[in-house]
Amino acid sequence: MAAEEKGTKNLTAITDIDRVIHEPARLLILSYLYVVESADFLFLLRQTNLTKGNLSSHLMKLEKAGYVNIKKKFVEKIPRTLLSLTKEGRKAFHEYSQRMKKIFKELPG
Amino acid sequence: MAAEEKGTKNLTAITDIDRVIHEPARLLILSYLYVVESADFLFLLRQTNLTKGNLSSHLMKLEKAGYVNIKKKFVEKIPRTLLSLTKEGRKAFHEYSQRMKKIFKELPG
DNA sequence: CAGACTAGTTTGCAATATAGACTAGTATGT
DNA sequence: ACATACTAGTCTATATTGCAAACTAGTCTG
Repeated sequence: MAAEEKGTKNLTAITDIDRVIHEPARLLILSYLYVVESADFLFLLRQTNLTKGNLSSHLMKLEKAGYVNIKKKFVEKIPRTLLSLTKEGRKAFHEYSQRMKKIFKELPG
Repeated sequence: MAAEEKGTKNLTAITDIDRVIHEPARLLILSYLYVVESADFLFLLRQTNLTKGNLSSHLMKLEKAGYVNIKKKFVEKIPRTLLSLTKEGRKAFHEYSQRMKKIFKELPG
């Protein structure tokens, strides 16, 4: 390896960061979904402190990316939206996590 | 600690992520500056593969945040822009790095 | 049946990121 | 001498986001 690449060989990985996951609000959402397997809209709303509109649009973006399943059902006449990670979403999150770990591990900070 | 907080105690840290540094393009720029101490515009341009306009605006944002020093000088009649981390920038980057490490270390991904 | 609450979506706005056009000058080829 | 190409950026325009307030639709309660 060339001398000028020392300590920077991992930096190219930064370019390939998954932007869908990288956004803090979505990283937060995904972190919860990764842990609890399934959650409803209001649970996420309370945990994340996002506004409803904001949470809604982030979830739609995650759904569009194929990372999250949005299932709507009724529980005693009250609508409930259930969120869960898709297989893809779980994989993408794991990969993102690995990538970030690697980036910061190799950085001299 | 309450049971429902298991595995999620670190997630609040996500909310406080420094957005200036978090943006991949700037993370990349800062990573280089962190390693090499000082670099000129064209070096960063080549290393990062950003366009000139894009690099310029990111640098301005970093300068505005107080993270980067922009010094312009002439080298044999040719203008050269030298970039370096400020003390603050170095500290912020280090803190960001630590925070991210912690987040991903405690995440079950 | 009026008011308040649940559960979200739609809309509008402000900030960002990105690329392309533009400026200003230098070196090189003919 | 003049044009072409290169260095070194900045400025401007646009497209995409992230975010919050307003709105929809229906349910519960006094």
